Amino acid sequence: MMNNDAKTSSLAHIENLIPSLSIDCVIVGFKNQELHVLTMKLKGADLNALPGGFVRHHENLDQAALRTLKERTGLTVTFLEQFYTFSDVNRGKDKRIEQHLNKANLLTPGTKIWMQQRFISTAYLALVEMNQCDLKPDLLSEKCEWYPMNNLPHLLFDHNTIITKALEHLKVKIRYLPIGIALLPHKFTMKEIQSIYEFILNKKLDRANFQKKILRLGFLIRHEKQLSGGAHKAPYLYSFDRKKYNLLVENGIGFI
Amino acid sequence: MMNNDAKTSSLAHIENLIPSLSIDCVIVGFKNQELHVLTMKLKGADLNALPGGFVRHHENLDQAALRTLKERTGLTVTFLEQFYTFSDVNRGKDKRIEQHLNKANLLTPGTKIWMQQRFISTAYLALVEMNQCDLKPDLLSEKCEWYPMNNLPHLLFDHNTIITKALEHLKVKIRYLPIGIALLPHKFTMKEIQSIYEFILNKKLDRANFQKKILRLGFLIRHEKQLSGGAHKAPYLYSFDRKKYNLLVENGIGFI
DNA sequence: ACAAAAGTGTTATCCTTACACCCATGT
DNA sequence: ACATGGGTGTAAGGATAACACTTTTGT
Repeated sequence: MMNNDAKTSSLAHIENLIPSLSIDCVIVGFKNQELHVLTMKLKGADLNALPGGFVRHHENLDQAALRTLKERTGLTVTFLEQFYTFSDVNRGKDKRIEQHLNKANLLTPGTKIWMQQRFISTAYLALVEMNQCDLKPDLLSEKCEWYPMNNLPHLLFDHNTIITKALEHLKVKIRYLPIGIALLPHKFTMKEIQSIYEFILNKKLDRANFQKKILRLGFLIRHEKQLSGGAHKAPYLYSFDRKKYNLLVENGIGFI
Repeated sequence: MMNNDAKTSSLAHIENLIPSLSIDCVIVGFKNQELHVLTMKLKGADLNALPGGFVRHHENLDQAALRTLKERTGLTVTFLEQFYTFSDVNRGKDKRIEQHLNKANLLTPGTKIWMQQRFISTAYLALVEMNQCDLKPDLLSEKCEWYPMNNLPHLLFDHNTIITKALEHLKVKIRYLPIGIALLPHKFTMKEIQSIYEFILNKKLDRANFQKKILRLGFLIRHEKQLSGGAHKAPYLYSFDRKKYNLLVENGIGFI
C-alpha cells in the first residue's frame, strides 16, 4: 500500500500492473464541423497529454482501454479500436515534464519510479459523442480539455505523433466502412456528416454528389421534421438505420 | 550467464530483454499461385509456431522484428509492418507445449521461467521472396517450414488467429496500395500478380479486366522477352517500375 | 428583394463488368 | 487440328464530377 496525502499522488496497487506497458487513448469527438481530441491538462503546469493508463495482470489491452475511456468520459459503449503500438526508445523522454515533476512534489517515490520506466504503449482510437461525455481528470491532471484536431498544442511525449497516426487510421477506415454513428447525436444534418468526411479526408467534397452517394448506401433515415431556429432554409434531419449500418460495417463498402 | 549444454537451450542475456513483451512475425511468401506462411517446427514434437522474438531494452519493436526476420530468413530489406498487438490473458496457454516441455528437458530453468510469463505480443507482417530466404531455425525449433496460408496446421497458442488478422490487414491494404513487389521475383507474369490479388481478396477476378486495371496504374514494365519452356502460349514477363510503384505507395490508389 | 443555405436535376466522362474474339504453342 | 492459356476488343450499365437550377427562410 502506498502513501497518498493531499500533496502527492500515487497509483493504487502498482504491483498489479504489468511493467513497461501502457495504453493511450485518442478520444475523438465532433463539434462545429471539426474533429476534436480529448487531452488532460496536468496539475500546475501548462502541459497536456493524451488520457492513458496501465495494464493489469488479469486484463487484456482492450479492457485496459475500455477502463480508461470509462474513467475519463463515463462512456461504456462507443467505437473503440486499437490502431498501433508505439515503442520508440525515447518516446517517454520530455524535458518539460521532468522539470515540472522536479519542481513540484506531485508524486510519491514509488509512483515516480514507476513513471520513469520506458513504456511501450498501445494506442486506441475512440469515437464519442462529445456532449455525452462526463469528463473526469486523473491523478496527475487538473482538468480535461478538448482541442480541435488540427489546432493542437504541443502535447507531451510522442502524443502528437500518435494523434497523426490515429487520423491516418481513420482515413483508411473511411474508405471501406461507414463512419459517423459514434460521433453524431441521434439526429443530425447532412452537412454535419459531410464535414466529418471532409475533415478526415482533408478535402472539400461536392455537396450534391456527397448526398447522392451516401444516401445510395441506404443507412440513413430522413426525418420530415426539420431544424428550427437556424438561419436560411432548414435542412432535413437524419438518423442512422443501425441494422443497415452494421451490415455495411460487416461487409464493407466495396472497392474491388 | 546461463548454462547452455547440448541438451538444454537458453536465451542469451535474459536480463537484457523487456519482460512480458514479445513480437511475432507472419512471414509471407508466394509460390504456386498461393500465399505461404513460414513456421517453426519445434524440436522433438509435431508442433509448429510462428517465428518470434523478444524486445531488448535498447531497441524498439520494429528493430526487434527486423532482427527476428533477419535471423530466420537472412533478409534485411523487405516489406515489414506492424499490424496488431495481441494481449488475451490466456493467449500463451497451450496444453500441447506444456506437456512437451515437461517431457523433454529442453530448457534451462531460467529460460523455462521466462517462457512461462504472460506475453503481450506485437505482430508484424513481412512479405518476402520465398526463394531468397536462407532459413535458420531458432533455439527451440529443429527446422523452418512453409505452409500454404489456407492449409495451415493447428499452430501453437493464438498463432492461427494472428495469421487470420494478418490476412485481413492485407485485404485492407490491397484496396489502396499496390501489393506484390516484395513477394515476386524481379520478373513475373500477369497471372502471378493476379493470383496474389485473388488469394488476398478471396475471389476470382476477370483476367482481361484485371490486366487493364493494373496496367492503367502504370507501375508495371512489360518485357518483350517471353517465358520459354511452358506449355501453350508464352505470357509476357513484367517487372515493377519502382519509382512509380513507390509514388503510388505514398499517394495511395484513389477511392474517394 | 436578396443572400445564404439546402434540395434536386443534368450532362459528359470515366470505370466496371461480362463477355467475345483472336493469337501462340505443345501435344 | 485442337485444346489450352494468353492478349485484346467491345458494348451496356453504373458511378463520378462539375455545375446549373430551384426552394426555403431570415433580414
